[in-house]
Amino acid sequence: MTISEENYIKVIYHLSLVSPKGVNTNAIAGMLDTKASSVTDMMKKLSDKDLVSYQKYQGVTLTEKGFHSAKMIVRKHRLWEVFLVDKLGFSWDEVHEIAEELEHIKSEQLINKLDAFLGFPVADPHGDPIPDAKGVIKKIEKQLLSEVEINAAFHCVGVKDSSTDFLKYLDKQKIALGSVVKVIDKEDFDDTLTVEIDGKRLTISNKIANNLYVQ
Amino acid sequence: MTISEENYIKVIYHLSLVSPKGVNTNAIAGMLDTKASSVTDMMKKLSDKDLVSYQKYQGVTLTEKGFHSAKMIVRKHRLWEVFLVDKLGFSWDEVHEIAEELEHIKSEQLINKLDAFLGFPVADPHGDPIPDAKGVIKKIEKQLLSEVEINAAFHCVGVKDSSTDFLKYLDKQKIALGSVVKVIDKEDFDDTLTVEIDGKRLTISNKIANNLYVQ
DNA sequence: TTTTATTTTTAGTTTTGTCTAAATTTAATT
DNA sequence: AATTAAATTTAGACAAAACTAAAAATAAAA
Repeated sequence: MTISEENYIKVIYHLSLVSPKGVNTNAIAGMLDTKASSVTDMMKKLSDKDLVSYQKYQGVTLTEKGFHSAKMIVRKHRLWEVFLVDKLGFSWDEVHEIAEELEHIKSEQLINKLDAFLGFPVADPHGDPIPDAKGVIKKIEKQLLSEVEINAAFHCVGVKDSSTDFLKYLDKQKIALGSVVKVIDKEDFDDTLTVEIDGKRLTISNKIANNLYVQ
Repeated sequence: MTISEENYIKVIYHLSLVSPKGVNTNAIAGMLDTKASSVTDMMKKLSDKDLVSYQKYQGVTLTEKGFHSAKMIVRKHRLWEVFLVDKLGFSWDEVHEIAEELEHIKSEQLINKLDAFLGFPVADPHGDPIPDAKGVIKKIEKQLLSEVEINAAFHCVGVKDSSTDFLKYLDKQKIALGSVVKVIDKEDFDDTLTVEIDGKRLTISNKIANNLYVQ
């Protein structure tokens, strides 16, 4: 598989999670910052390689083979993210771009040794699950902070929105994976929360609480 | 720079160390397993980018800019090799191929953080020097084992030939970087050496001794 | 149910990096 | 110095992955 093919497979995988019945051409083009016509071309190629099943005008789905490939790419991406944050000291808003490159390094032995070196992590720095060597994804039980009961203690396990702005906000407020969070009070009018994070009081908007996963 | 361009620059760098007056087309083609005509095409492009200076039929040399780029690629290659051996537990004959891919990952911040994580190593697992962030290469004082005096203790710091066969031989004999070596006796007829390596007696041919650097 | 709008596909180009085969230049030999 | 051999370059072509513009199919609206 070429890097380009891998990128298409990965994007189809992510879009499939939202629309499992078939991913449309334009959505893929949007994610890859390319044109719909280019997507059509590539779908023919991936279809010939039995990585996607594709019928004109009907959208694409991953085949069993394509699905497995996708999970291996996601596995690599997320393991490298863990490496970058845990071992090299990057902050979580900096790692995505670099991992986009590292995920295309070919050696299976490399990725399995990296996995062991990192202690077989089950989630990346954003809290997203890491498929194991066989492609099995351990489901992570998590709730949005906006939905948990008051006065119960949780710890932060991930983010829904991983945009740079949001991650930077979290950094600024010293909220990280593992931080202990307790909702002290909820404002009825606009759902603003008063929370205690690692012992510190903080007021956060519903929009923030709606993008933070806790467990 | 594309991956292909980087590979050309790297090869020209290595060949320049042997023939500093100008590297010829065929030699480059040989190293990259491509055709001379492809090399000519690429030389035009690299010349336009001011990475090499090139005159038809006269061979190429790296410009200042190309030389610096080459050292940065070599730096990345060798740092990744250290990572693979020291942190992931690969043996030194397995790392070259993987490092060939990793050396093309773009982020400068990544490579500097990796450097720090590894403790600013000055040599890779084969004993070859690692350029620092500015491109400065610390010269490693070393002699071939075939040329050292008898009964003096050295330690193994590198290999001249890093072919798989040779590296596997060293692995088998448990000779690694850092091993303590003392020449006990030298046979006048064929220069076969009797050596003591980490306390163990061993007989090695002149060909072996001629490919092993000590300090 | 037509008509209009949107989405998707086809057809024809472009760029990058490669190739083959022929032409040219440089080097080696007689 | 002329001829042969080797190395190098040009010319033209190709595959991959993208593009533009036009055509076709599907979805939405009147």
